[in-house]
Amino acid sequence: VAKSTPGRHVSITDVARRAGVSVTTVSHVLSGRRPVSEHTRQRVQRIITETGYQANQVARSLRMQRSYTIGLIIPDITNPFYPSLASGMQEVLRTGGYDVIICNTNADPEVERAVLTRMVTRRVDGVAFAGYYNHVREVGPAVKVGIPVVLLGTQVPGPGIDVLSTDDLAAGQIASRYLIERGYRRIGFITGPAGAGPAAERVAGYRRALSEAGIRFDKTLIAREEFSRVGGASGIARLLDLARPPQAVLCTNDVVAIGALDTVRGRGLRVPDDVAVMGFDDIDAAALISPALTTVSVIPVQQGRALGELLLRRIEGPQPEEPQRILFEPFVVARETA
Amino acid sequence: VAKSTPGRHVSITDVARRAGVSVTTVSHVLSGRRPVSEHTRQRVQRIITETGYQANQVARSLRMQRSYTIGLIIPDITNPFYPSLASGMQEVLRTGGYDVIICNTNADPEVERAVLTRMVTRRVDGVAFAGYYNHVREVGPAVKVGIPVVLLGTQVPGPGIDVLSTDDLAAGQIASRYLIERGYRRIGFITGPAGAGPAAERVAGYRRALSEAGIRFDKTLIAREEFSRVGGASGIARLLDLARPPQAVLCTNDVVAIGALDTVRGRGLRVPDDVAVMGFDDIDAAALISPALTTVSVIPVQQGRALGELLLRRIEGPQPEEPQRILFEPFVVARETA
DNA sequence: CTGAAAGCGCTTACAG
DNA sequence: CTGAAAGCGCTTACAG
Repeated sequence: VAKSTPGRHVSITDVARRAGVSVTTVSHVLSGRRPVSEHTRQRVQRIITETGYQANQVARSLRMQRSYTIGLIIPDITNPFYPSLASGMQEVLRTGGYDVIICNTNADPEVERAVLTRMVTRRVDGVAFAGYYNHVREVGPAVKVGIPVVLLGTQVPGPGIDVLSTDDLAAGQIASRYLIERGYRRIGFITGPAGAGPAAERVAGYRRALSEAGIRFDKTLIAREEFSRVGGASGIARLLDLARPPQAVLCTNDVVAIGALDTVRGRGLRVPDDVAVMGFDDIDAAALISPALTTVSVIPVQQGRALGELLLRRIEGPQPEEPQRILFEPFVVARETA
Repeated sequence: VAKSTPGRHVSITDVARRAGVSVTTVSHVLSGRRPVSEHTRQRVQRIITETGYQANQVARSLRMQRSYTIGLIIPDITNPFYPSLASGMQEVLRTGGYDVIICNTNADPEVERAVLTRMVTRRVDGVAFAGYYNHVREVGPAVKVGIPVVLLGTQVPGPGIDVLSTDDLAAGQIASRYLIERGYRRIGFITGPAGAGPAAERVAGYRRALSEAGIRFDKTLIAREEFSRVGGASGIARLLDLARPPQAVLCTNDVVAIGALDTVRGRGLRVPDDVAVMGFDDIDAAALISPALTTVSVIPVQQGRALGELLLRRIEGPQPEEPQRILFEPFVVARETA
């Protein structure tokens, strides 16, 4: 067995020469796309293992016009949702021979743009893009050259653009229904400052559940706050100070809910007896705090798998297909706070 | 402005033809490596923007024998340490033109091996590898062909292998010192089942701090448990049931500490007055639980940056250089439980 | 200031 | 059953 000097990759030509055959033949024993006589096959195989030959994927990509690479562009890899998504994605993509390049943008449109064009430069075979807003425009350069793209967290697909997101309206609705079923009728909602996006959808779902149950919507029960722990703390304070305070409050996400629990605890109130609290997202901490937070969850790994499958179909499946729209149904994780 | 049909990438040849120059010239206006007359430069530039030409990175990689890609191989992307690490890494690598391919192995040696050879197949310019054990061997295929590799969470470098990890012994030591400074002398430690690895290092640091302070090591104060919440819960139960229970207990990680707090709360004890509790890692939940967990932290983003810089030096710097060993000093994050 | 040509390492029609 | 050759899209000595 020859020891190769570091830094030197052995090429298919090296193998061919040592085996006394053409590179064509070596290529075919590798791919199995053409029958090769048993004798030469074994001979080539032996040389391959002797030399430790590993086909150069870069060359292969250039020739085959396929990089076997997917770009995943996300605002914040530190938000646990995305790593879970990525892991689901990889799980299915890896079996197809694809690897994924993850790019963090910090939700900076500048970076988003730069990273996107970089991905087309790398000739990725598909991209999943979670932008901060203005999705469709940002993704133009990829669409234009025919790279399949799926937009994350958006609901309206377009030409060359699939869409995958969690059904936030449904999330607000099932959370509210859960509370209503448990006898709460006066339910507050701590939401964010903006009038659009997931938070607004959740509020819409809440209103829908209310009207289903014949409960009148009372806008004094809506508190608009920052998406943060202190936002939650001050939001619930305002709600509890109302002449007729709510018996339960929905918080636009788990961190806000944890903030709400801070003031509840500070006031010596019991949860859920004096006031029930519920969040959205099911972050790790939701299960770890005490009392454990009741919340609504999606399964990001599952979304990742669906994402991977969609991409695979787009890349390898028969074209063209209608733009897809995948919506994920959330569900309640019942714990101790509601 | 011509609209290209989807799926068709424009190549440097297209640009050259339309500009009436050679591909050589186009290449040089792109790279700036050779002066080009202002006139033709502008002309070429115009065609480039008109056509939206983006150089094919795959072809460039093949020619330049550099993929501008780094492989990051980790056991669990869902463990928040790694995303933070990755983001620090990317931050520095991106400026050098490198992207990173993240591969999840689920700590499966089979997958680790497969993924590693896949990375060499892709001709990554460097790899960072966090294996479950048996590091050096697993990484052989990359070292053999001269790809710079840095092993994560290991302390001994080798030929062609750099090493980067947090100083777990120091972690145990500073945590213990912190407790000792606050007057605790009878300190317990809930550790894992194994006698090696980070957990064992932390215990070693604890013993060192004890002896520095002239406190005798008492092995009844060491509880061996699973690395889990229930492990923490039962570990502290045993410790508290001792004839002379500890006044403070160190837990091998934050989740174990949270488990310990479960039983402390269950017994109606006050923290830290009746018993202080301290963890390691500073997971998100540490700050979110109540009382907030005192723990020891490293800054993973910072490790990621150092990792990126090391890799960059290895790839682009003057070779060869001694195998590097980078150790990160942890620090106490003082909160409410100790 | 510019271009023709070689070559990076593969795959795959084409030919025998 | 096998091989010579073209070509994927670049960069870069070499030459003028």
